[in-house]
Amino acid sequence: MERMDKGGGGLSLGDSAGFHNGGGMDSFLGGGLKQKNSSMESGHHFQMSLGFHNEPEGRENRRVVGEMDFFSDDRKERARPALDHNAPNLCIKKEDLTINMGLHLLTTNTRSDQSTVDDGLSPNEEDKESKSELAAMQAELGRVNQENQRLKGMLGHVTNNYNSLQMQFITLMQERSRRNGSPQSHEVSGDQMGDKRNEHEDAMVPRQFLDLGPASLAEDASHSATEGGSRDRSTSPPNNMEVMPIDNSLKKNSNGKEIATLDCERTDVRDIRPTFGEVSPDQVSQGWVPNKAPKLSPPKSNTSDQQAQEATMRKARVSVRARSEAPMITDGCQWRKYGQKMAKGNPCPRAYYRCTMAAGCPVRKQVQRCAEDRSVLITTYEGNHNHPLPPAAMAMASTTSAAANMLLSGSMSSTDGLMNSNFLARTILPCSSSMATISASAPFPTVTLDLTHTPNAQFQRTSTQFQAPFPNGAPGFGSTPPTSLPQVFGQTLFNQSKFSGVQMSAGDGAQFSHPKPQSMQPSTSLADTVSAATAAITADPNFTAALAAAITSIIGGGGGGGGGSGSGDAQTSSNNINNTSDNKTGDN
DNA sequence: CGCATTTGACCGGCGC
DNA sequence: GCGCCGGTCAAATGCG
Repeated sequence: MERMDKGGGGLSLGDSAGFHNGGGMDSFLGGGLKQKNSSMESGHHFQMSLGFHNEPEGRENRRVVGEMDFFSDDRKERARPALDHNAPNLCIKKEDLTINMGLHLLTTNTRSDQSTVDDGLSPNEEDKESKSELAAMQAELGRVNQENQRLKGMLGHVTNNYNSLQMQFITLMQERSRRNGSPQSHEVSGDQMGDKRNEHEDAMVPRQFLDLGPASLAEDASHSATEGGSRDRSTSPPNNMEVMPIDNSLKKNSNGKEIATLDCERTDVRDIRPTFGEVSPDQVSQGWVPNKAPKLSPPKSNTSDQQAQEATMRKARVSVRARSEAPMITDGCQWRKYGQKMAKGNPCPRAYYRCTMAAGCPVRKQVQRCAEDRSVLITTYEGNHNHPLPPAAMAMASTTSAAANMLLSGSMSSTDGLMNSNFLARTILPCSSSMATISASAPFPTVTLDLTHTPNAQFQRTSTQFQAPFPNGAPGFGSTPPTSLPQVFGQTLFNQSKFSGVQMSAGDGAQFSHPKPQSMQPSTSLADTVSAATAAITADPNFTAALAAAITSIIGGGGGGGGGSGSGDAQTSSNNINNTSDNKTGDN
């Protein structure tokens, strides 16, 4: 099996303006309550590290939008500055909202410097005294613990409220924008996008609507095509690289299907054990389903529009671009070729495969070489596996599933779907410097993971491409996606985390869109489990940080644990596109 | 012989 | 309505 060359590259998820998570999310997961000073110095400082603010001293999050200081009820002392290093901070950073909660639980009655109190008591009395003190301190400790529990609850509340408000706000903006007669707010200058990056903290939401447009970085047209190779595109406006905008504009393939790409940082991938998985609830439940995605008809009403959207979403696809000399990337699954055709605009034939690991598995994939660069293999996955996956397949499946989830969740509301998707893209790869473009448009929203680019490639731009700014945070975005954004977000990263080295507890399967439980076996061979692509992705520190933050987020919200990877490794069929005759021009 | 691949035919969506 | 195109089917073929 070939492997992605030195995971050195991996996905560089870009600027890490987002999550501040030095790495420890355990504090959050484990309740986040740490007694920093057990010796009972003057004032007990219980450190509660929640969420994303978990980094080395001196690197405080300076974008504090809101602060809250919580103090012990029975000791309402003066508020201590939230950023006081001596006072543990509870900092939730979500997109543009940062809440610093200085947790300063004072214990003036239980100071440890009691030694200074010499009241001349006899040894026995002192002993008694100390015992009573001890008891008092223990009682105090118990109270403090309770209070911390309360605080945690409050924090959760605040977070929920924040998300809720954000959703409402978004909805409001959405309506307003429609009223103004500019439903398609995709066309925005790259400059706007750039500004957004810097200001999204203050008005992120509104901008999500207004700034979504083509902009910024786009990726090289030659790399943008995910299928067929046809890429008609117009030019894209100048962009601001620092923004990592999502390319909202969609390219259309020869089939008229809009496709966007998610361009991750490059890496020479020889063998990816990728993927699959996308979200197609229906397909999964129904087994193999012919690819006849309902076309979106002009929305006549919100409801009909939504229905159409929902139908559309089931056809989300995840495309992986990787350099590979092999005829087909090794993704850990078994495939059977059921067709091959010449696609317009690409001299290389496109092969169609379907998963044969289980009867009725609806997953299909298309393999085709990039017209511009034959060394690039484009593999597009569609559908969800309805069976347990081997470890080797889990990695990619997780990634693609997450990507699909992201995409689908964001494509909920018609015209806004795209916007949402972009937002989601940013969300999913918050700190990504890698190219990540998605398309949520009907009928086949597609997310493309481009593992062929060098970081600089991101600067290349294409017409309608529009990259995601990947702002820091995890958003509580949520219009009407099936799954709330946070969920999706967390889900994605969470899933990805499974192969990023982030330790998670088992049970992540449920997080997947995979309808059926994925009986994941404990990982026995990491090498087999981790796909090259995933490795590349997760190798990036920024990504890891974002991942950690996301995981923290989702877990905080009750997310499940991550499943390990199993053993077994399916082999892909020995299909060789190159061997197959190109004759199949069929109807072409 | 069984299974996987090949490949021409067929189907449906879309644009003109 | 027609042609184009992507996607799928299924008979024919190849291989172990």
